[in-house]
Amino acid sequence: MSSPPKTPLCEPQRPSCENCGSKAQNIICASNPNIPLSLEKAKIPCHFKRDQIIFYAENEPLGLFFVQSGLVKLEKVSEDGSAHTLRIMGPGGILGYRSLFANEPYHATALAVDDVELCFVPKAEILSVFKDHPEVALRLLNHVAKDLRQAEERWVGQMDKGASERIAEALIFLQEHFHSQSWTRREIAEWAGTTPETVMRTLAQFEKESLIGQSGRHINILNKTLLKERTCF
Amino acid sequence: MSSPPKTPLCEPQRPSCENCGSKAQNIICASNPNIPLSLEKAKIPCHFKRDQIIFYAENEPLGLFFVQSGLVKLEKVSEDGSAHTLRIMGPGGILGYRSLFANEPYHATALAVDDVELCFVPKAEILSVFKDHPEVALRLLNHVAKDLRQAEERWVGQMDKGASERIAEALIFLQEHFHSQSWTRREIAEWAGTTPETVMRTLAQFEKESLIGQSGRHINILNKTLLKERTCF
DNA sequence: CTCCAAACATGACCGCCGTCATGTTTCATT
DNA sequence: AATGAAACATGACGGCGGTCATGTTTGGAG
Repeated sequence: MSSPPKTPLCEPQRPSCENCGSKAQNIICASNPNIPLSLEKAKIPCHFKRDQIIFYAENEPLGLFFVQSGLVKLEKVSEDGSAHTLRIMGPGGILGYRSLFANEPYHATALAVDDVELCFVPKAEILSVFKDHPEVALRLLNHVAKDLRQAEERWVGQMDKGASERIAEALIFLQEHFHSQSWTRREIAEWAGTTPETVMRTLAQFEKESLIGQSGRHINILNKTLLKERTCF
Repeated sequence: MSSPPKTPLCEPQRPSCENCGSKAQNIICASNPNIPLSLEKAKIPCHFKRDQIIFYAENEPLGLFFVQSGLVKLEKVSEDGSAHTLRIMGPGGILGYRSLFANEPYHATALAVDDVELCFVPKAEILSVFKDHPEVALRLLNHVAKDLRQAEERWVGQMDKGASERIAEALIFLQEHFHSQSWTRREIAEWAGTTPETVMRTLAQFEKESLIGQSGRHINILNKTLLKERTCF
């Protein structure tokens, strides 16, 4: 029973993404060269700064977001207030598809990790793409099926592994996939399913073992192989 | 690095499911009345007894299973040996779709909860259905997107809630959805993400509070409302 | 009915890690 | 450079629940 949130609408900017397919090809546009053309006129560019909300959990999806630049994370806060990062999308990624295709309200909140440029495409346009290009549905089915595996694997991983192992995996994952971003202790904790305090203690331990180096707030992975093999104590 | 498992093949029985669509309509056959006819000749009926393996994690999917009767569960055992029940399918459900559509090996093991009748349809037949009936892909996309929400919700639920709350939810879920089955303490634990011992202690506590009744091995929910509101201590 | 393995049940122990409290460092802003 | 808030860091404490050990009950097979 949370208070009804207000959807922050994309304020339309100058339509500056006429050739957006060229910078970061997303899964839908990549399916058929005609699709980018048909979506072109329907696209609404919008951008968000760090920590701004793109959509709130519980609201109805009105369309699909295409990530042009920056990082977006989907997070779910449980009843006791702790936040969990479910997925992170970068350039070329899409956002809001699960709810749209399940025909359900959003079940998580999307927010900008850093400065983000998106393009919003209304639901009706997406559905017309399905009509004209049936193969798109199969590509998306493939994509969501992979999401489901990742979710189930992280789920059982977080249930059984110790905190230090989860943190080691988080460090490696975030560095390999989203290297550009500098992550806070809290963000690492929300990805690894633990608390900032435990992250810090574990980082100190990893540094003592020369697995990582910490210079100020920056974390440097020194021995990825050993870090990967690190099992929980 | 587990030893390479051997796929138990469906031993073909007499083809006794000519009108299987009538008993439990699955999501694919329900999409279009012509589909059951086209799948009819490709179907291979097979059945399994309690605890028999339908497929093993790591193996490649060769097609899709349609559940005719009985219950099937998907379980994933983590490195430390503990098992987690990811999903349960009953009559009308389908099995093996995530891996097939993601084009990945199975990441979990499927086994019969009780005696189960299935129909196996080879991958090629399924793909030809997609060609003839593009709307099927959208239905499946909808289905997998809902699976993804359920996985992510159980995931964060199991991370943050106390054991007793998770067990209360497990009791309600298993009773509401799969009422016929009598679940063991271990099965409840594997659904709730805990151990049989904790399940038993918690059940004893619930009984003391008159939320449930235990007669022998059978569990009777006496006050579902109170049980649902039960939060972790 | 007899038997036996599996499931059920309960108690003791204890370690991981979440919580709280307190202090320090970093860094953006002016 | 001064300032203040947010992030970083560290210690103490304690409880939830996992693990192990031991004993009891159940229910199916012969």
